Amino acid sequence: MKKEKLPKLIVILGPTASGKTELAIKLAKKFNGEIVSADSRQVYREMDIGTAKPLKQQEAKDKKQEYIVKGVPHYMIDIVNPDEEFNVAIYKKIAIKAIKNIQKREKLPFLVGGTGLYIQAIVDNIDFPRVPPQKKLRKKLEKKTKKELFKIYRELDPEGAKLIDKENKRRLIRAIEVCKATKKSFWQQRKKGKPLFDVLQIGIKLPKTELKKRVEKRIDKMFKLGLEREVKKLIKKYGWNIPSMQAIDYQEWKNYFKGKIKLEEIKKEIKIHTLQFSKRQMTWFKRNKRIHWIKNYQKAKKLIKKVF
RNA sequence: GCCGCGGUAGCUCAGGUAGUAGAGCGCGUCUCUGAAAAAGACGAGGUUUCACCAGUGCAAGUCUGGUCCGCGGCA
Repeated sequence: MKKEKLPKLIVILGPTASGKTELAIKLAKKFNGEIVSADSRQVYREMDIGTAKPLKQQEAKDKKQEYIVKGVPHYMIDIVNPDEEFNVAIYKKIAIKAIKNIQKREKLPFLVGGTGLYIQAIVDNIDFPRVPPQKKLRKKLEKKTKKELFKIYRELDPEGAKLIDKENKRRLIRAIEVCKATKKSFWQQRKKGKPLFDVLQIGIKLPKTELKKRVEKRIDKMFKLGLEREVKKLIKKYGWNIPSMQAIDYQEWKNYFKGKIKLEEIKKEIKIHTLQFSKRQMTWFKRNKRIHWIKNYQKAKKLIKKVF
């Protein structure tokens, strides 16, 4: 059995505020690597404080627009405007290009982030049905009830209808969208491609109490750095009706600017949302049995040396 | 000191005419294929228990009396 050798890729993942960025930079320096971010929010320009972007070395006034942190180049950060459409499929396409580019230059790519779906899209080479979101259709379907949507979907894809989450409108709508555009079953089009890379997945695991401390510290810092100012600027420019503003650290301010709640309550709310989010992330990661869970840099270093 | 209101799930509170305690939030578990920091599902919590004590009822968060605590007003 002759299988061709795939180029190597190291994934660093973990819940929010677990210290991925710091760890990844250290490892990248050690192994002559470059970083590809796997974060669904850091792709947006102008959203810096709330998404906890790593601090750039210098303002990108030069034409190359490189995002360099402590000497390590980062990709997939600041690549679209907050009001531009962005999603997994777009992410996958650009990120793979970035990874291949790093490999071409004989450097080791590190895929670093907490967006499980984005990471999986790369690692498992998920083959998304080539059906871009159709706004008009979605708007029309959104007006219907869950029951009505389910009926429509069952007509189009009886097999998938048995398995889909009937209560989730968003999923039903996408399933219908794909069926209508392709004239085929949505469920049967959910495919993984052949792996593109030889992947080592490393996860950072922290005790719950410590993660909580880190989350709280990070949020306090965001407030000090001027999160309020950043949010104000964004809503003035774009308003609330863009997907990127649904992110934690941003969505919570809606009531504040309406004068409904106090600053301290926003902070409390953000902390709760962030902690809840980190748990959802762990739920996602937990079922991925290929992740090697580690506690610190030394362990990660050893692991990389051993496996590659 | 007097008057009024309140003391029910971790928190905020619902609980006509008494009949074996509910909601929202939080918490826990999970799902996830072009919005994923999104969208959704399920579940555990009230020391035999509704601040405490006594009483009337077959039966009392639910009625009566008292005690203790909190809040507001008068003094």
